[in-house]
Amino acid sequence: MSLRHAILVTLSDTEGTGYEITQRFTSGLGHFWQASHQQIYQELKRMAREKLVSARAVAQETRPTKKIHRITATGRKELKRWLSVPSKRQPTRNAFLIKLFAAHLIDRDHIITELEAQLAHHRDLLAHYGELEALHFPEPEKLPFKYRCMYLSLTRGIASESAGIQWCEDSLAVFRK
Amino acid sequence: MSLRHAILVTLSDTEGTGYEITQRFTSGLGHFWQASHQQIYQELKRMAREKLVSARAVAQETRPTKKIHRITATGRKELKRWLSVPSKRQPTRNAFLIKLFAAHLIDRDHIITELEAQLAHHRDLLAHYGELEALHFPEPEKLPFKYRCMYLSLTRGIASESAGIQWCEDSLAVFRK
DNA sequence: ACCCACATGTAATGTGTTACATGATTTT
DNA sequence: AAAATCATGTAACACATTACATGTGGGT
Repeated sequence: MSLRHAILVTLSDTEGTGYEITQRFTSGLGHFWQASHQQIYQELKRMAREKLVSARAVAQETRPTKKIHRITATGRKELKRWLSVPSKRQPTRNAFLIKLFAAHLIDRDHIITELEAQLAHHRDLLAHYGELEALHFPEPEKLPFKYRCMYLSLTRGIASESAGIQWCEDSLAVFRK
Repeated sequence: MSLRHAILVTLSDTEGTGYEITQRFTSGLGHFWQASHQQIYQELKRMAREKLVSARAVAQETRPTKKIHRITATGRKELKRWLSVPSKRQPTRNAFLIKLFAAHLIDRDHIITELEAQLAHHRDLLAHYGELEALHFPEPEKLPFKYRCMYLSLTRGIASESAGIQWCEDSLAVFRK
C-alpha cells in the first residue's frame, strides 16, 4: 500500500488538489511510482476518511470548486513511520525478456525492431533526466541535504537507463551480425 | 495480458502441469515476470476454455491426479502473434526512490540500513545470475541462436543488478560522510 | 471549429495478493 | 515429530486500467 505514502510525500511540504497531486506524479515521482487521477481521487477520499489528510473545498468563479488537501499530524506520523521501515523491492516485469525465451520462433527483424524501440525509449528518458539534472541540480555537491536526497533518485534513473542503453546496443549487435 | 503469453512460452517446447509451470516461473522466467500458482491455475483454466492449451488428466497411484497442459496450434499461433508485436514497457515502481523525496524527515541511519539491504539483495541476485551463467552458458559465443537469445535475458539481469550495486554504493557514500 | 488546461468524479473490468483448504509421501 | 514436496483448487480482497461523464475558458 505505497500509493498513499507516495501521496503523503507529495503533500509533505505543499498542500494540493487531486489534480495537482496527479501532476506532481506525472512530472516527478511518477518516474518511480505511477498513479492515474482515478486512483489518486479514490485514495484521497479514503485518506481523508482516515484523517491522514484534511480536505477543504474552495469555490472559484469560473472553474469548478476545488478540494485542497493538506497532510494532518496523523498523516505526518504515518509518513515518518513508513519512511523508517524498509519496503520490499518490487520485482520487475519485463515482457520483452520473456519474449527472448522464445525468440527463435519468429523472424529476427521483429526482435531488432523491438530492441530499437526500447533503445530509443531509454535514450529519451535518459535525455529527459539529463535535462532535469541540468535544470534542478546544476551543482549536486553543493546541495543541501534535502535536495541531495532527491537528486539521488534522479541518479538512480540515470543509472538504470544507461544500463538499459548499453544492453540494447550489445543485444542488437548479436541480432544484426 | 502478458501472463498467458508467458505461460505459452513455458509450454512452447515442453508440456506441463500447473505445478510445473509455477516452478518454471520460480526458477527462470520469474526473474522477469512473476506469477503465483493461484494466478497460473486460473489462467490455465481460461486458456483451456479458449483452446490455447489442451489439458489431459493423468491419474497417479500415490499422488493426486494431475492435469498436463499442452500448447495447441491456436496457442502457438497466438504466441507467435504476441512475439511479433512490440509490447509496451512496464514502468518500474521503486518505493525506496519515493522515500528519498522525503528522506530529510527521518534519521539517516534508517536510510543507510535500507540502502545496505538493497545492496545485499542486488549482490545476491547478481551472484545467482553468475551461477546460472556458469552453469548453463559457459561459452556464450558458441551457443546456438535459440540459447543465445535466452542468454541475453540473463545478461540483462546482470546489467540491472550491477547498475543497482554501483548506485547503492555511491549513495551510501553520500549518507555516510 | 477544435483541442488543451482546469477540476472533479463513477463504474466496470482486469490483474495480483493473501488467506484458506486438502491430503499423501518423503526428507530432516 | 516436523517440515518440505507433490498437486490441486476457491474466495476475498486490494490495486490498477479503461471507459464514461461533465462543464468552462483560453489558445490555434
